[in-house]
Amino acid sequence: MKRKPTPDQLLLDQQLCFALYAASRSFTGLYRPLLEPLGLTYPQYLVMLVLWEQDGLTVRELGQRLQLDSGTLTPLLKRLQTAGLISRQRRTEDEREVDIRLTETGLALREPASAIPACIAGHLNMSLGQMQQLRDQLKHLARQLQHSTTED
Amino acid sequence: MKRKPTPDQLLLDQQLCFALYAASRSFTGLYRPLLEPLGLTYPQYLVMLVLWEQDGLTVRELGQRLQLDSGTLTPLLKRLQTAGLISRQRRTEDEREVDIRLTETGLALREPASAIPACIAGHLNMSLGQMQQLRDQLKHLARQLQHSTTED
DNA sequence: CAAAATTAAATTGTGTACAATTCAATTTTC
DNA sequence: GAAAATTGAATTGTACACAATTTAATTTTG
Repeated sequence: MKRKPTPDQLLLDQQLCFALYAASRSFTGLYRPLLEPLGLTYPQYLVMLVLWEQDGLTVRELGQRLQLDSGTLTPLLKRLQTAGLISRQRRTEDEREVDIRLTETGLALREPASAIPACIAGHLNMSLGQMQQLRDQLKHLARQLQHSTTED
Repeated sequence: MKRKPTPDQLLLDQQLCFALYAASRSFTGLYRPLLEPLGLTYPQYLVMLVLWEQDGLTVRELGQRLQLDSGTLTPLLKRLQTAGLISRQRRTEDEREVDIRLTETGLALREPASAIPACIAGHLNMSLGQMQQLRDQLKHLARQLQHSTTED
């Protein structure tokens, strides 16, 4: 008595989502040794990228940018505060909102961080054009998924 | 006194890794409501995919297939065992290894799960060819990253 | 063949993710 | 303008990830 074989659609190697999931984790693994000297994890680095770009956002605004909720951000931001990289301050205009600002130390970290992207690119056997094309495909996919997930 | 603007390479929207990270999380979010009726999380579903394909693997073999270590798998597998979907048994040939096998319930779950891939595909505004192409690009990228990360 | 090295899981500890709830501060509505 | 609804963070609880350590079992080596 033979078991039915797995239908093709259920084979692991067929799964787009697993390819994404595995690639994403491998990629953050490549960042890990580069971020470790800066004392940052990858999600913390993402928060710093946003703040280096635009300082003084609320937790909500950071969350919109990174697609993360307060359950993830609040403890992460507390760690960045403990590390002396940011300050957290209730806004006087609206006391519900918490203003996240870079400290001098946090701002200064942008300098050593600026070497990271080139270092990463050097490890990918891809042209800049290929990277951009793949990135834009993924951004498009993520937008599709946002809609699909939010709606029904 | 104006601050230096962020160099392009540090802009969030330029980051390939963030595009990957965001797309991956959005994608598992699309699976969540489909897996919930089966009582599975996305990583648990991946373990089940592997076992439906080839039953009776060790924790190490599962880990190789999914790129996850025992620190992640051991508790996850315990939960699958508690749910009655798998059994965990030390191998007699080598008592260090733990054999993971589907229960009847676990095997039977493949039936309702088989509807999921088509349902997911329906939510992506992409042709099958586009999905395959993107998936293969990501697999290629992950291989590159594996090498980069393992070596130096 | 016994000590040393290696291997496979499990454990420990830290840091995300995310659903669900709570709490306080604002808005809306009657 | 006070009760009701909404909003923004924080909190709680569950489940990954992953580095580092531990433990037990097997291999390797002198």
